[in-house]
Amino acid sequence: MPELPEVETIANGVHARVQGQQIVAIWTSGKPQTFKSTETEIAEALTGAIVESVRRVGKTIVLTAGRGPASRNEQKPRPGQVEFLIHLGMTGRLLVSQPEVTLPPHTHAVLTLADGREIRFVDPRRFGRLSIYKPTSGKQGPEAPYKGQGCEPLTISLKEFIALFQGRRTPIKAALLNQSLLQGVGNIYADEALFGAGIRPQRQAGRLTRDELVRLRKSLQAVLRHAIKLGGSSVSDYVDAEGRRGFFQLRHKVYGRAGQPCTVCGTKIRKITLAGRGTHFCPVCQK
DNA sequence: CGTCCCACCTGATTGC
DNA sequence: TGCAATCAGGTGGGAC
Repeated sequence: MPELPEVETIANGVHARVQGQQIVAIWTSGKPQTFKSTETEIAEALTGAIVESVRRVGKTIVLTAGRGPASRNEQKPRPGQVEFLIHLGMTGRLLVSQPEVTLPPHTHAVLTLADGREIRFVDPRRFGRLSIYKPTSGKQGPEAPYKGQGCEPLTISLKEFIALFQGRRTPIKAALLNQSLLQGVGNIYADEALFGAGIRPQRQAGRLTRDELVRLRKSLQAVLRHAIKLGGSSVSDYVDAEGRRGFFQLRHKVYGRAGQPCTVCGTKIRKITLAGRGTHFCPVCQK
């Protein structure tokens, strides 16, 4: 479901609402594949800890929790500090709710906070994953599971961006979706970015000109920033931490608009399958 | 290693 | 109306 702008919106929303709160209790559903760490490990790591921050890395939400006073150097992990990693998959939600609000179906984890509110992880399709990472565990500690992956699309330099696609024979759309190249770009924003840059999704990534890659990076960053500003895209049931829908779906130029006129030239938007995903483009504006 | 394709799930929508 | 087929914002593993 959620791509970079939706995950960013949720992480920021949860951060603003729960930072500094102590987690006093945890409940989990027991649906095995939802949990990459054992439920016992999750409960032990988080019970009694204080939420220090909630942020986005790629499409993963990283909730950092600690015991004792916050460190002066925020960069360095302290002993006892843990990271709760939440990947929302296609249909995952992370909600901050009052306890009296009815628990939605398909709730798989509930973190009860000291003031009574609850952080709830809800995921009908169960493609989402929850895990614990301990930055200080082991001698060196393994690299965090969300690191060593692709670059952040919002901060990548032009030089790095161009280098990503060198020599790749795969279609540019598939390359944009590849999380080991760029993390956070999903199906909606790949299509929208390619439309903005005037590039057909089928084009071989390695054969794009420097000029086209300049436009693509610009277009991708503009689309992501705009979407974050509007709280993400609510295509079916996406909502933020407070249950509010986003508004960027109203600005989609191609995604979900098959058969409708292109906003620039009026040609019918076409839909094909590429890299196993529904892919939308304007056959005239995109070369 | 790069790339392709399917499996993993439930629910909403489409089509017969 | 009813039921089956199709599709959905993502990823990870196996095959080639």
